[in-house]
Amino acid sequence: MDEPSGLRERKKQRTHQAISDAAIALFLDRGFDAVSVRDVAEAAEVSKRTVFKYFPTKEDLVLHRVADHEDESARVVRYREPGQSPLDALLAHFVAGLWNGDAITGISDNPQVRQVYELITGTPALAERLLRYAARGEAALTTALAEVDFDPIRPALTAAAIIAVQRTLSETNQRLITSGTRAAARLPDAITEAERAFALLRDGFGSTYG
Amino acid sequence: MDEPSGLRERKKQRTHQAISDAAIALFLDRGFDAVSVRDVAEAAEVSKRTVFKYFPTKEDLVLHRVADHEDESARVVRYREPGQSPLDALLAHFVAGLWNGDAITGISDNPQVRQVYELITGTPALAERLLRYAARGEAALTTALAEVDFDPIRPALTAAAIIAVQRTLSETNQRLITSGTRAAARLPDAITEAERAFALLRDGFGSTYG
DNA sequence: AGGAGAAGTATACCGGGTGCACATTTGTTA
DNA sequence: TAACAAATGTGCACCCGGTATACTTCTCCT
Repeated sequence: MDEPSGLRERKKQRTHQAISDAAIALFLDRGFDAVSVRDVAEAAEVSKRTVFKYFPTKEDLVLHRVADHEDESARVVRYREPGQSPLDALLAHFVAGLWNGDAITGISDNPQVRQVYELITGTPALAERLLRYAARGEAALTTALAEVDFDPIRPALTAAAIIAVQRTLSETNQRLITSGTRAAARLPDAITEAERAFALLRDGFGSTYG
Repeated sequence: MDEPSGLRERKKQRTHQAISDAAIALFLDRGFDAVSVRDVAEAAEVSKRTVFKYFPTKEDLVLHRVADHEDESARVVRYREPGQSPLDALLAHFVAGLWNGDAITGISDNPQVRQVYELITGTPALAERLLRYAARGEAALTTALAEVDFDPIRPALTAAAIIAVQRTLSETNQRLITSGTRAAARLPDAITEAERAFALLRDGFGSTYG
């Protein structure tokens, strides 16, 4: 579905890419707040107006890729193997993400990915926006869970807890990677922690705190 | 600790209050985005520069009160009755909040409180900022839990799940109140749901989703 | 070849937020 | 009581993110 390309489409995609690349490069070099949209426009050889035609806000220059994954958890639940439970499907998907170094698991060694992640978590405006996207993902997961559980509130409670736990796992991984741990060295513990976290969701936090 | 008042302090507090009151009144009347800081300054008979001396951002004109409660969950855990578990203490505190119509439980009938709540949830910029404050509250709760559980990650996971569940309960209450349900009529169900939610935290989501 | 419509530009504007220099007020000390 | 230092408030100019408008340039289609 991404190949109806006439010249116009190709140019658009190239401009989109050029603006995004210029922006990321500048942000990584000088920091998000120290770069103005005017700087990005000049670096991409485009007018400021055009930048805002491709990206609705300055934050989206960084977050537009991440935003695509916002309903990933919902899809994992909806299209899980028959007979597999939602929690098992989500755990399996998260562990697979760890093996692949997916950005959302916070464990990628890839310098580009790692730097962007640090840029986001180190910039309040970006971190805030990311939470908004996460909220949309949570709503989508709530909907997916509500398809198999007609309780009026349990799907929402469960989705909130799941998203929160996934975020915490990701933050923990990212903190360690940022402070120097290699992804390969982190992987075994990360998997163990993910399994423990989902076990807590399944069996409750009561054994320690209840 | 709030009474070292010379004239200077008293004037400051009065100005602070005047700006805040003028801002809330204007926001409730016309909407957050339709009121400029200049409008607030004029209504409070102060210069725009002074508004920003008292409130770092426009959003803080609304959120400064809410922000005070950011570490409430942490305090509840830290100063709970001897022998009481963290989850029980938090549930008891939440239920007490429901009875009192505390704003954070989302169940207040008080028009002022309700309108401000709706203003926040209905304004993306405000809702986003609120999430930032919630993140700080979550960090505080993590610290409090880590004082009784030396596991490297369980406190963070638990805190995240608890905050997420509380937020969901609050949102559910607020949605119903906004759509016309009276607080008194909502109270019994709200209490039941809170108890069920904390039971899920204690015993796990596995019985339905695991 | 030529026209409809998309993409891009220049310019001016608005509102949030800051830096700076100056005026006013308050607390203190002589 | 006079006078000075510090705190507080003001006015102004400025930067930046974001939008509206009117205009030019390009691509596509017939």
